[in-house]
Amino acid sequence: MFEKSKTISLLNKERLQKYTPYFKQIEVPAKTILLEEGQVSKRVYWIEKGCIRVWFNNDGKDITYQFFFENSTVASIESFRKNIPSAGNMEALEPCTLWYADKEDIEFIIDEICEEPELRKLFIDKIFQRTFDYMKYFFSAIKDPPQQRYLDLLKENPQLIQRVPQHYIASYLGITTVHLSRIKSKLAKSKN
Amino acid sequence: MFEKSKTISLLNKERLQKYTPYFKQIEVPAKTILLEEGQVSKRVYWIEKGCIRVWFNNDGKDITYQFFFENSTVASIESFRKNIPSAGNMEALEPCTLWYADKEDIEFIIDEICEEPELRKLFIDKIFQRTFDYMKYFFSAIKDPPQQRYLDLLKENPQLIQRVPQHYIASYLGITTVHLSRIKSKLAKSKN
DNA sequence: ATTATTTAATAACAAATGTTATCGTTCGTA
DNA sequence: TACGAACGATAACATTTGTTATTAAATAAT
Repeated sequence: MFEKSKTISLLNKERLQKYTPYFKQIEVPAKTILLEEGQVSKRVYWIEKGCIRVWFNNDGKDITYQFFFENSTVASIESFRKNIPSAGNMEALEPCTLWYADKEDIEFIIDEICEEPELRKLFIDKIFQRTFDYMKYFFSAIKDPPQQRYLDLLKENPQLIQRVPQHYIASYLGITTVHLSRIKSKLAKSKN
Repeated sequence: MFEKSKTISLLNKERLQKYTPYFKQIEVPAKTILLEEGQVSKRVYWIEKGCIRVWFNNDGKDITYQFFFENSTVASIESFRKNIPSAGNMEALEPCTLWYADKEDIEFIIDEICEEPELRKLFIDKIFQRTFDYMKYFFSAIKDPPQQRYLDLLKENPQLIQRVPQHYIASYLGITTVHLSRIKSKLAKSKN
């Protein structure tokens, strides 16, 4: 649903400069809801500073399914691409400096990129890579115990613990805060 | 890694006829390994008849991550796209009638499709849809208890139980055969 | 047909994880 | 500064899930 997209990194300097005018900068305080469940996503955000969490409601319980930090692009891509209500919410966990572009502009940029075989290949590769990433997450969820998944998460995002409240991490791992706390204390003990 | 691909469904009749010569038919007995961990995937298969399982080895334990039945296309796409050794195995669970095309041909076909904006859009949509599907699997794995995931799986593939040994289903759900057996008997009881 | 192999169910016990409650601590805000 | 809310650790107990072993049924191979 929400998705890290590195479209920008595909482009060379000139091309980047050509597209930057489409992006507008905004600053939002912590806890700002950037997109709410049910709304249709009309923007793609790029994080200059701060941290965003995406999550959906499952019978009253938060399920976090991704965290985003500096230099990532985030959007509710299923909603964005298919013009359907977003299943998830998008929330600033910290005060953020963001850049966003509107749907029409993004679509125009993508169309233009796809006209050039070279860039198109890179773009398609990126989409595939996205699929591979989620396959990996899925495999990990069915094969690795929570402790392993916690360690992997930390490896991917070392800053996670300092910046993200623990109950969000727990909901991402699919476990309770109590269990996560147990894992942490167990790990702390085994280190000493 | 392995992936259902509905590329074929994008094409109209003429186009389909143009591409069919690239596909060759083969028949394989049950338990045939079509691709082994470590090999680089060079083919895309389409299942006319039979059933295929894709899985990888995790410390001596099978982890099944997808089942494919009639009318689906299956390949180890990460290996295929990136020319890297496949992390997974691909195995016929039943005697199968398959059609396959080789990497060079598939790539040629995709390139040709991508030259036409109309078809390209459909192709890109399909890749995105793949991502959305795996996101869904990932969400389900972290939010739904095994019993729910079992019921969902049955709904998606009603023929699953009759055709696939239970320990493969269990490994797909990330649980033991004992636990799956308990779930089944519990469901059977609650129905009566 | 007979035998060996695979598959499925079940029981008994062990380990992992969830639930609820309590208690400090931290943090944002009045 | 003070207050309430959010956060994190921990304990006690309940539930879920895994492990190992046994048995019976189904399937494949000879």
